[in-house]
Amino acid sequence: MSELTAKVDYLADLNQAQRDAVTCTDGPIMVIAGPGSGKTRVLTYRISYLIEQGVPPWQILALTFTNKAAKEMRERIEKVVGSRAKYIWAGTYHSIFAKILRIEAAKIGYPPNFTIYDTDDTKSLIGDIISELSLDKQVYNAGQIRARISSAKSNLISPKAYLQQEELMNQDKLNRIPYFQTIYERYVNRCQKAGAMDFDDLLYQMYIMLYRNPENVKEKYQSQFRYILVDEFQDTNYLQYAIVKQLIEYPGSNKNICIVGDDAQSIYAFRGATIRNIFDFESDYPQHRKFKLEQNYRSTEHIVSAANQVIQNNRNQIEKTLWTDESGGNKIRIIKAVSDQEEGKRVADSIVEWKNRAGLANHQFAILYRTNAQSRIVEEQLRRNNIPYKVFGGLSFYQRKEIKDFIAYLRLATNPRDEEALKRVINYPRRGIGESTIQKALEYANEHQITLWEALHHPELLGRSASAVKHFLAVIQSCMEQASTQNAYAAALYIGKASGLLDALKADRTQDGISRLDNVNALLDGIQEYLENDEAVENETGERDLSAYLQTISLLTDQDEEIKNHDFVTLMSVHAAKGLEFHTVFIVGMEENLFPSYMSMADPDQLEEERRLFYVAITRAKRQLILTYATMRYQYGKPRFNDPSRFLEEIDQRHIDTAVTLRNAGPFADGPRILSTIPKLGAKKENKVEVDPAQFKVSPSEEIEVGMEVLHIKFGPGKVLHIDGARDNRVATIEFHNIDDPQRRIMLKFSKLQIIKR
DNA sequence: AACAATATCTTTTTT
DNA sequence: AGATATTGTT
Repeated sequence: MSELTAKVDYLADLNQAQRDAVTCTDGPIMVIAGPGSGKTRVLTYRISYLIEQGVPPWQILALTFTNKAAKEMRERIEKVVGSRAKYIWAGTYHSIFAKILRIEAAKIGYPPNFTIYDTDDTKSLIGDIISELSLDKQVYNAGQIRARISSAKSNLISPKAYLQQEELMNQDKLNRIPYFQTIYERYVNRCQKAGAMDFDDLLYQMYIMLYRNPENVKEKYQSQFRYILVDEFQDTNYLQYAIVKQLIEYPGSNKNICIVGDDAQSIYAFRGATIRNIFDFESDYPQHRKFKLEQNYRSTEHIVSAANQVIQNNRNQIEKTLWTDESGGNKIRIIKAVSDQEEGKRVADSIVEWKNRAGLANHQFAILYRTNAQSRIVEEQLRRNNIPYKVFGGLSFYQRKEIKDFIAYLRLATNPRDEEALKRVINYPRRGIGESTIQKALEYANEHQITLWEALHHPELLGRSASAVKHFLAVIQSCMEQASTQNAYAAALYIGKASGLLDALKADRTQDGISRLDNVNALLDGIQEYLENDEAVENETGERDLSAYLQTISLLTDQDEEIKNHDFVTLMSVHAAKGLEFHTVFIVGMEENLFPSYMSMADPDQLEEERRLFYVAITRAKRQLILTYATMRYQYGKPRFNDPSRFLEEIDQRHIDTAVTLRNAGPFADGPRILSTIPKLGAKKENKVEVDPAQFKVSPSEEIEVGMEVLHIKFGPGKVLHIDGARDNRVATIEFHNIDDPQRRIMLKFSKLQIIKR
């Protein structure tokens, strides 16, 4: 097939608006793309088109929100233009800028292998600074201080500039945190000294570098990136847009920038994203051309209309209406449950039902929730029904303690100035280096303006633990040598052994200990895979060493996870679901104070963001949408009663399957409650067993012993596995033969059991 | 210094 | 409920 026919082919694939957005290559362009309107298709075809028009791929910069989005885009472009696609610069803001900053590190006084501090590192460092300043840490909450520093950086306010902003300084006084600026300044210093950047620095330092423009580095990148595309523009913050502007604005520039976004899907205002960027773009580039993609190819009419109705309740929005020509389809179902547990059960039952009746596969279902904490209960119920599932988000692999410990060693071996990594592992595994020693060394380091690592080399201040410290330093020293001479895997393996970390894990034979060791081994496997992956990032000299490996993982997202086995039900937060689609979507926890979140209820703007979030959730569904809520749910370990979400009322009844809703006792009606609207198929074990009360004779609880066969009035026959506690507090673990989750713990004092066989 | 017991906080969402 | 921080005990 000639290049020409290929081109004709894919352009024919597009509707008019999409085609215009693809072929209008020069000058500033804005594409407003509703959910399911073929946005990704436009982006990939546009880049393919540019390359076919003769633009060298390395002159194209495509900024996306996740690495996965970038990777998928690249793969789809590759199908059109072949291997040239490898050379386009596509990635997240953070990863692209990290890459550039490493190349240019020398120009801004950072080592090329600088460490990237994650949120935990940042918080722990701020916590240290707060106690060094002897401030009350109830008042100076490390998490809140972190957020405030982050927002200062995102608005390009340096510690020095902050000092001059009277309004901010006054705010701090009013909020009783007058020393905020001092903390901020110290924090920036310490990061610099540790050779570390936090997430915001990757943007902030990039901006500052372009602004100060050492050795004309700005012109270098301006002339390289002739075509810039920004995906999810509604979720960019002030700083991100400011950087893009620096890259695009210079005398004689064509301003070939294409932004793609949807104000209705802006869901990251809480971390500084602002839809004002969209309006600013319009006034910054008055000559821009605007295309609206309003035809939805994803969902049926009921779903699209419901989404439109919901979003109409927001005042701030760009006028547009999503439409579809997929008429009809299933109506939306609303399920009411008495408790969070029952809610999960109903979801699981529905999935079983539809798998049997409609032949759907696991991967066609998604269960979405507002907060990650909600996954636990749903998981329980899915497990009970043997439905395979996968939870995305929450505690990711890289946030597990054992993984962070290991990675801290790896970080230390490539950058011993990394204070957070050093503190994390200096006494893990235990080597008798305690709190007081670290404290002394930290004080010394701050006093003499040196790093913690250097301070530890002064044996006179160490006292009792001097020899332990000396040994530790020697171990790290040898790790550093390995890291600079060996490949990533060999170095990591050496470090795991030399540090004693692997031995410590192996020694722990508990169930948790074994799984921790498995995780660390999985990490080692991951490093091996990294060596074999030909698309992997390499360091400046083209090697796959530890420092290059650490670069690749520090900016991974949960959503970047490779999916191998495909057939499972997806569980994730609504935020994480952005950009995805599923045949059937459950949105659980549709309750006031949860969705919308109680944190947003007081502020109309935040409430609108919650509504946009709901809009995103609805539009993930292709064919079927089920909304569920519970009258009672456990929050903070306490039962809470919430009303059904106000968002439910915003959907017109004609899109709602009232047959289900009525049988369900309805979201707003009172009436007899029917626990299951969906009849159970086949013989399914219930958690109740028929026992004839007339035949039942209670045995005295003190006679019950391990190994006996007993009968329970509700759970039926079972075997006593073991008994803890004594006398009145005896608790038996009994395996019942005829119920769903057979192992139960029963307080013998209260239970009624009949001994069948002693 | 190490470990166990107790108190406190968290949950909004994430690069 | 569960994780983490703090305090107390050996």
